[in-house]
Formats: sequence, structure tokens, C-alpha cells
Amino acid sequence: MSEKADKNDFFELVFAVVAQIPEGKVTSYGAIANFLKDKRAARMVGWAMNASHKQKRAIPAHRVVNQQGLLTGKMHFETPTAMQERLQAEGVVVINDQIQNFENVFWQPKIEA
DNA sequence: CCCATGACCACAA
DNA sequence: ATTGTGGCCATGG
Repeated sequence: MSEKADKNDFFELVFAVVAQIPEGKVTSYGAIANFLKDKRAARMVGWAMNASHKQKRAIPAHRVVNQQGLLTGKMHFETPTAMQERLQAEGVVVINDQIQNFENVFWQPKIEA
């Protein structure tokens, strides 16, 4: 089988991690990038999220925020408020696009088969 | 083909 | 502590 798409692996890896985020929890781009040994490539993670809409897999991109716990990419969602509303629907307190008690809801990326 | 932008993060001054 | 720049890789014009 010739799996060669390296960049595709990056996508799958990011999607895999994001898909494993438990409800009521969030993670950061840098955390994922760091997990991928490319902490400088945090932008690529965000870019992968942009492609998450194309993925058939349910990618809870709303659970992915920046290191500050700020909903930077809310504008890329269906609606600018979809991200915040969705997070709150999962029990995450978000005020002014800022996740409250971010440390408590922070989830460390890890591959759980 | 070259330039500019992007859901970011880390480091230096 | 804050501000500014670089770096990362890919996509778009």
C-alpha cells in the first residue's frame, strides 16, 4: 500500500486528535502542534481545521482554540456565534469569546487508538 | 513564478 | 510585562 501523503498524515493526525477531544473540554493549536513535534506549525493545525469542513468525519473544531483559550476561529464557522454557543452547550463557559477556567477545560492531545 | 495571507506560537529586545 | 518579528507549510491571486 503506498501511503505517501505526508501532509495528508498531518491532516489525519490532527483530525484524530481533535476527534478524541472529550465534550466539555478544549485544546489549543499549539498543543496539537507540539504533540506532532511541530510546535512551530501551529498555523498548519488551524489551516487543517479550515479543511475540517470538507472532512466527512465530525471534527469538533469548536473545541480547538488558541493558547489563550480564545475563540479565534469562530468567524470560520457556520455562524460567528456557533463556536461559542456550541462550547457552552457542552458545559464550557465562554464569555466574550474567551473560555473561562481554561485550565480546567484544557485537554491534552493524545492518541487513544 | 512571485507575493501575500492565514482558525498560531515562541523568542528577542 | 509588552511589543515586534520570525517561522512554520500551504493555498490563493
